[in-house]
Amino acid sequence: MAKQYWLMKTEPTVFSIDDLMEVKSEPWEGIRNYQVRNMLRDDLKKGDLALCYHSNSKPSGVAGVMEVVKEGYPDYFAWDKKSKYFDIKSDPENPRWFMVDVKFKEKFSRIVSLTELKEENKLSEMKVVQRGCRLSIMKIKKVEFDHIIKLSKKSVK
DNA sequence: GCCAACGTTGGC
DNA sequence: GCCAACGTTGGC
Repeated sequence: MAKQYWLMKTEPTVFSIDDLMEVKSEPWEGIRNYQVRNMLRDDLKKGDLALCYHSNSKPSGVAGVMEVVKEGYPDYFAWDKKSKYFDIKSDPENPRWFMVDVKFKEKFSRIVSLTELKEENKLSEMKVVQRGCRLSIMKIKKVEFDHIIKLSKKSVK
């Protein structure tokens, strides 16, 4: 199957591209949204590439690239009473939440900010630039992915 | 820290 | 199954 491309949001105060660089790979835990859950469970495939997007940040924007190294499996943090992601309604027999593992690929030499993304006509269809989008993982097109990589290499004006 | 937008919950 | 209340997200 052809490689797919994603954009995954994270709050850098919780987990950033730098943290990922240090640990090399990491379970992408704590997703508690059904639409995103379905993508994690069914759509993200090993070898897919994902942009790491820093939200609630200064500035918010794309910080680097990650690769999916383990496909959807149950989010066991939901069964851990001590975890902030504990969910009493998730039953180990019939898990409600899923996650994938991602691996560090690349940290951009600069953040490609949301403002910048919005200025690009080619990226106007991407959900992340549309207002009120609260999906923390979204599928993007190869051309969009490539375009953002290109932007990241461009020096800032 | 504010607040708009959106998702989820729960009473009916 | 509707919808108001509430919680969360995330840009600013």
